Amino acid sequence: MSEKSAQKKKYIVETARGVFIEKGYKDVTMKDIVEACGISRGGLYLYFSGTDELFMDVMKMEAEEADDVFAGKVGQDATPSDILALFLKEQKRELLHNRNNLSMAVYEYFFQNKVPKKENPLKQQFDAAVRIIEKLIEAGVEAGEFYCEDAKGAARNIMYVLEGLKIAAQTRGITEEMVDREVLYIMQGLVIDEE
Amino acid sequence: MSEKSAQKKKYIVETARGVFIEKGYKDVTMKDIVEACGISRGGLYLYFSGTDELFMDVMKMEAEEADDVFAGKVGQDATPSDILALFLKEQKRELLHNRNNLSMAVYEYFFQNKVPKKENPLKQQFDAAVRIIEKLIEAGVEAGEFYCEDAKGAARNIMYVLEGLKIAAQTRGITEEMVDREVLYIMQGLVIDEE
Amino acid sequence: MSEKSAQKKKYIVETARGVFIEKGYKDVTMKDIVEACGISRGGLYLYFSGTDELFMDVMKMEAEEADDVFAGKVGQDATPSDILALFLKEQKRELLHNRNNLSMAVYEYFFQNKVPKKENPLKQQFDAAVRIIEKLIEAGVEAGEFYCEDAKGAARNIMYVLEGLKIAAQTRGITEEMVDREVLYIMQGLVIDEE
Amino acid sequence: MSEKSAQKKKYIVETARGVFIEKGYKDVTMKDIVEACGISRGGLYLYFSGTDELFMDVMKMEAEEADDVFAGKVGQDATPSDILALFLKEQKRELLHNRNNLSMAVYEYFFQNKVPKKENPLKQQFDAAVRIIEKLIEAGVEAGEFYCEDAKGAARNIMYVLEGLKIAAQTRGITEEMVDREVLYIMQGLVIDEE
DNA sequence: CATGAATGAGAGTTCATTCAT
DNA sequence: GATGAATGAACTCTCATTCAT
Repeated sequence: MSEKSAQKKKYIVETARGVFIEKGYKDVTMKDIVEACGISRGGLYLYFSGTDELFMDVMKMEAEEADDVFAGKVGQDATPSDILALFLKEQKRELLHNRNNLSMAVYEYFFQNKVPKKENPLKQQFDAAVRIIEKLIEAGVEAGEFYCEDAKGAARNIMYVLEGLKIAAQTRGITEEMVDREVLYIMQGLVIDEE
Repeated sequence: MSEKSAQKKKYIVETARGVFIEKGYKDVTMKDIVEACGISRGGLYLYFSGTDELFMDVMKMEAEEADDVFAGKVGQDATPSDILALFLKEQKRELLHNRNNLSMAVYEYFFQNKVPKKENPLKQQFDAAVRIIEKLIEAGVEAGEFYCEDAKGAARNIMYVLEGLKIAAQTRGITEEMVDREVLYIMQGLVIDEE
Repeated sequence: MSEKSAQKKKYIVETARGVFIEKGYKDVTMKDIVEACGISRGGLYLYFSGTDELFMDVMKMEAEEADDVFAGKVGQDATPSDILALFLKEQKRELLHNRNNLSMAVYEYFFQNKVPKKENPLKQQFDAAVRIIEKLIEAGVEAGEFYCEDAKGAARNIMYVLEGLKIAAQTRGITEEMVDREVLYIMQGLVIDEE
Repeated sequence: MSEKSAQKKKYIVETARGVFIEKGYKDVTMKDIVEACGISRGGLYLYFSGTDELFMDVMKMEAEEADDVFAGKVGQDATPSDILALFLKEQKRELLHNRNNLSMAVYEYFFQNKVPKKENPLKQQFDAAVRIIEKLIEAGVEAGEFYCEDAKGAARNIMYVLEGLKIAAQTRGITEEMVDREVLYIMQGLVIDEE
């Protein structure tokens, strides 16, 4: 029955994801999950001891899927600047699609649950992304596509701007042109000195 | 008695501020406020109909104080780059002092309460800061301190990075050197082409 | 100041009357009265210790005005059947004008506050009305307008029907023709045997 | 478990009935019910969302039982006048047993909750009773027991008098002889012309 | 006399969590 | 494993009533 159990657990996590996207983290109750899943109150407790545990599993699932997406991109043979542009385009898409977005809940969760820095998945994801962008920029510089003296700094700058845009999207709302403007500014910073 | 009332209201707002800083927005109950203030349940309702109304007043107070701080800086006769450096230093101070910081609660509040863009104080503050920084950069360029072709873009970039850092501070924790690194990167972007 | 006091008390009673008409008896709070009167919380308690005391004064006022109305009618020189018809017309008017009617509150009050029979004003009013109608019928019989062997019984029957109609008006709503039908039935009972 | 649920629900409704009889409608709180039933606060909310919903169920139960009583009477082979007398006797019994009587609460409920005429159960019950009495009178006339030119009018008159007596019972108290007197008057109206 | 701020009791309602079946 | 009834704690909000000014 371990097979069946695993399936049910996955079903709960997937359904819960939708609930967290809709209501954030703190406002979600076990009752919400129970109702969304159509299972019994007691049944849910067999798998998760509370919304925090459940949410951690949701984030785990989210992270795995994110990796898949990255993996998909890597396969192509494209220039570094193409890949960076693709990455930014993907980010833009996410920024503009609040409705399918877990970030509000994630922020709420990490506001509340202070996690030791080393294990903090948010930090790990951020650092991983910085490293990838850094590599892309370095490759771009080598390929003569970019000019940049501090690839690591530029990568971090990009990621902080994206994070700033994310929070802006969640708290004030952003438009497509607001994102485009920032992306353009970033790209110009990488090519500006070429002229 | 209006005098006394106003004083009490102010006392409540100030006390509540501490509670919001400690617990964020959503977790704060009227009971928390009542206990922190040492007043009666009903007494609080004489002044505020709920945590939302109270929180809005806390934010209002916060905004006024922020204005005062800005006002303090303006008085000095310093070069644009000095003022910008001062501004960034102030931002750094805030970033590193989570404990005295309302931003977590503010974000939670605006996650929940979607405010029409035009009236959104978060947006207004952001835009105002961008405009000030833009002016500083332009002044710096004229004074020969900075080199920058897109003052507005640079100003926005600075603000988004600061916002990214803010969220990083709240969700993962940041160190002084992490802030310094980003500030340095930004300042280099403004002077780098001088050489 | 006794003069001023009396005036203020009267003002409160009159204003409260409107509140009781609108909300019944049990739902009215001291706060409602205070707000309707535009006076201070404490001020109201100087005159009335609670809604029950206040409501009793409202009923007292109502009774006095009712007497005045009766007094007005008595002055005319009209046949007994005219006076009875007039009385029934007045009752009909009241039945159809819920909005200006205290009866709902009165019933609620006497549901709750069991008053010794002898002192019960509701009983006193009912009995008084029965006596008047009885006299009218007797006079009508003597004048050859009515035929009736049991004037007292007929009078009571009329009053109980009116009370039944009153409760119907408050709980289900009645139409003009429903009242007319019952009045007609009553009047036919008094003249039917003439033929 | 649906079986057990239904039983518990029934138990609550029956227990609540007693509370409503004792305290009327408006004064009954969910807490009162909880204490009377000996169940938990939250437990009650599993079955009823508030006193209004609960009271509607109490009334429904009451109506079903009333139907049963009627059904019991129909079985006998008795003359129309016997049945009418039996009906009036039953009414008299109810009028004199305030303590076991829900009418006070029912009136309070319908004072507050204005129900569309067509669906108003009070009206439906009243009209149904009128129709039954009308049929009885007509049957009595055919059987030569009664004399009555307007059976419908007489039936309505009876019901309004009974309603008047009911309200008198609740607000002033009535004695057995007061009821007898009215019943006698009514019966005389039906046979008086025989002589 | 009059005011209105302040208190505290109490009602309504919702959920996390448990446990017998 | 799974169910869902049951519990009780916690929170929101409203008022009657008092009392210093």
